[in-house]
Parts: sequence; C-alpha cells; structure tokens
Amino acid sequence: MRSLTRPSHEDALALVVDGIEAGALVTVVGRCTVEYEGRAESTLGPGERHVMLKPDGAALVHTDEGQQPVNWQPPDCDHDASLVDGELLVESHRETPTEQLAVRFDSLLQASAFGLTDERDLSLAGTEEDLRERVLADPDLVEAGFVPLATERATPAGAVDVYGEDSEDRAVVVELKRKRVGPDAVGQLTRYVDALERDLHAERAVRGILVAPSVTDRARRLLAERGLEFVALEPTAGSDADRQSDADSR
Amino acid sequence: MRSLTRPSHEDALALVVDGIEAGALVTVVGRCTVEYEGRAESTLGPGERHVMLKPDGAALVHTDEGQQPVNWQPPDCDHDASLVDGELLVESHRETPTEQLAVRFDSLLQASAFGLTDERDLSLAGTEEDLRERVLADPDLVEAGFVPLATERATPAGAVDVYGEDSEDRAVVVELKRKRVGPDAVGQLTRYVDALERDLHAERAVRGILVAPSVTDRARRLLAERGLEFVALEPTAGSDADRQSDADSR
DNA sequence: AAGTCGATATCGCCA
DNA sequence: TGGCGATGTCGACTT
Repeated sequence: MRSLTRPSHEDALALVVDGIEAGALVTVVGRCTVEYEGRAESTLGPGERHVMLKPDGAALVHTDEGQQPVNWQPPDCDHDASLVDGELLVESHRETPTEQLAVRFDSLLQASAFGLTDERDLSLAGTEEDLRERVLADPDLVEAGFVPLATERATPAGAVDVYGEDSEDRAVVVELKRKRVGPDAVGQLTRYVDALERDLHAERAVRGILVAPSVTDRARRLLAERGLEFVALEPTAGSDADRQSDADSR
Repeated sequence: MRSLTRPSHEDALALVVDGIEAGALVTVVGRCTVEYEGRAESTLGPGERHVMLKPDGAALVHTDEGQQPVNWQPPDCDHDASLVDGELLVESHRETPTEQLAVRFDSLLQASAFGLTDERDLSLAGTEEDLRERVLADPDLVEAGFVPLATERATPAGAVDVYGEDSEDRAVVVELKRKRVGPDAVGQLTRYVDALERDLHAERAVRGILVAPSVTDRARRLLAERGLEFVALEPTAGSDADRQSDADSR
C-alpha cells in the first residue's frame, strides 16, 4: 500500500501510473472536472470528488452524495494518467462501445494505491431464484394440483419462468417476482401467454399466473382485463414481509 | 482531511467516529467480513475491500473488481462505528424498509476522512428527454403530417410519452427510447395502445409507434404481431450511432 | 458479440 | 409516501 497526502501533481502521477501498472486499486481525492463521451455525453464542473480506478478496468467518480457515482466507466477499460499543463489528468477508455472518461484535477488531497486480495464469495438469499426453488419444492403454493413441467421454457416472446399444468390439464405460465410488482410484470406475463397460445395453436387454454409478494392497483387492474391471475408469495418462507403479508390478508 | 496508514483499530475508530460526526466522507480499507439484512440477506467472507461512508448516509463496499459495490446501503442511513473484541465494526442502518449493513474489519490498511465540497452541476446529453425534444421540434421525423398534442398523456395503463394525431386524424401513441429496444418496450407500447383504445371507446383507430435507434429481431416480430410500427431515430442528430444507422439503411 | 432479464437495482418525478 | 418509468443502468447467462 502506498499513499500520499496533498501530493504534488508529479508525485501523484508517479503513484497512479505505478499503481495501474501493478494492478492495484488506485484512489485519488481532489478538486477536478469530469468529461464523458460515449453512449451519451456529459460534463461536470469543478468540485471535490473521490476517484477510484480498479485493476479490472472499472472507474468510479464519487461526490459526497448519492449511492451512484456521478461519472464512471465499466470494467475492461484502459486507465491512463498524465500531466497536462502541470495538472494530473486521469483517463479511462474502451471500445464496443467507444466511450471515454477524463478527470482533470486542479488540486489533490490524497492519492493511494492498494494491492487488494478478495475471495469474493458473496452468499445472497431472498432472490427470484429462491422464489422459484420454493415453488418447485411445493407447487401447491401456487395452486392445489399445479404440476411444474419446465423452467425457463422458451417461447417466441422469451423464456417462461415456470411452465406447467393445472389439475385439469390446462397449460399454465407462471411469472415470478421477488418483490411487489407493477404494470411491467403484467406486460411480461401477457407476452408469454400470448406467445404460448400461438405456439400451442389454440389447441389448449393457457392460464397466466403472476407469483409475487403483492401487486399495485394498476397492475391488478391490468391482470383482470387480460384474464390473468395473481398469487401472493414471498421468496423466503420466514421473512418479515411474509408475516406482514399474512397480517394484511386477515 | 485526515488519514491514517495501517492504524490501530482504536485510532481508526476515533477517526471514523469523528469523520461521521463532522459530515466527512469516510473511507476505510482493510480485510473485513460483511453482513447485510433487509430487502434480502447476504454474507461475505473475509477479504480486502474499500469501504466508503458518505455524509448523506450512503455506504459502499467495493472489492477490486466490478463497477458495482459488492455490498451497499442507500442514502439516509445512520452510520455507526464501534469496537467489538478490539476490532473495528462499521454499521449502517435505516427504516422503511428496515435494512442494515455490518462491516467487521480484522486488519486495517488505511482510514481517511475528507470534507468534500461539490457544486454537483452535471450536464448530460443523449437522453430520452433529448429524443422527445427532437420529435417535438420536428414531428415529421416520426411521420409526415404527425401532430403532437400532448406529452405524458395519462392513460389507465400509465403516461404516454407523446400523444398526437396523424394526417388522417387517427390517434397516435408514440413510445420513445434512447437506445436499441427489446421486447419490454413493445410490451409498454402495447399497454398504452390497449388502454387508449378502451378510453376512446373504440370510436377511433389508435396507432402505436415505437421511436428508437433500432429494435431487436424479437421486438420487431412482436411489433408486427400487434400491428404496431417502428421509426428509427437517435436522441441527438449528430451522434456516431446516427451516422452508423444512416450507413446501415443505405 | 448481441439478446434477454433480474436487481438489496438507484434515481427522479409526480399524485 | 408509494407508484411508475428511465438509466451512459450493471451483471449474469444464453445463443
């Protein structure tokens, strides 16, 4: 780890260049302007910000506000640093699509380079995948007699989350969502049901069921208009939201 | 600005607590484990990471890879720091929804606190808003004789980007997208057209036009099935993508 | 390389 | 505060 406090632009340049070369995570904090051009275009006037250059090619410019960076570059970019008129210039560039970020500092508070090692073994629960496993483990949660036949079943409109049959051998399309859904999810389910009805040549009825913790009013209305159904279900059995839902439904 | 290199946990705690109190942007780099519980749940085993606590309440945990933080907390959280078994523990918590993040360090590379000031005047071009202005300034870009009557026109299915009439007085719903679109945009346009047809009691024909730089094959097929139309148009007149599009259409 | 869709999406706007 | 849709969305997975 190397770090410089209120460094000269020359010293900071050396640290940044060496850090990028060494595969370190580099941070520079100071007053700067930022320009971006690529999928869109943006300019950001002078202000004090925190800039992070990652060894995988990602770049982040953070102000003192917001979870999201004010400017950034995705992984697989090439980082570069140089002096322009005696001031530190940090650039990041990529192709496909062509886009570049330029950060020009006029004063420097700190420059650091960290050689970080990380196993990166994040374990996450409460996702749509968990909801799918819950439904497959106990299909009656969707409806008594529901039989899942496939997941990610292909249709001309996209892949259906869970495809199956009900107790009367009707085709059933299930769309899963890990949280409360709006009109977009109804549109998705509609596309799949329509596509499957075409695929099955109208030989069979196709039911569409949206499985999610809850729906908005507008989404519920859209479901009704289209003859689609809703089943309330959480991704995990013991969640707080689940208990709240139970309370609501009393 | 204050910064400590390889500080003791006690010294780091003092700096972090003072920094949070003072409204500084605080960073801590070191080996840590991370636990999150709230909208979902996650655990992250030991590894070296960069943690940022913003004065607006946002928290970010970055590894050496990826543009996105491996763990985070949105703005308006309360940050806290303490010692547990002699080790630095950083926590961030909020209600609505209830969620909390806990970062426990077992070794520290650096702890810093920055008092940043930023005007935050980002200027961005190439957005859907730019595309709308382009269409309103020259409606013939959509179709000769098209007359815009309203933007964000309300329907039971949501607000229509641009609503207007064609040269034969048919109602026209225009959905704008700043970049190449897939099936979801067709679903959106479908919802608006359906809703408007109900609203107008089938007194008038309703056309739906998707305006975007380009569409995927599947989206084009879905448009055709529904009798909807597509017009190729970029958010800005002089973009590279525009010239490419012009070249393609020759 | 492009298409498709989930996400602890985040963010801004508006009722 | 919740609903709704845009985002330079990102990221993972499939073709």
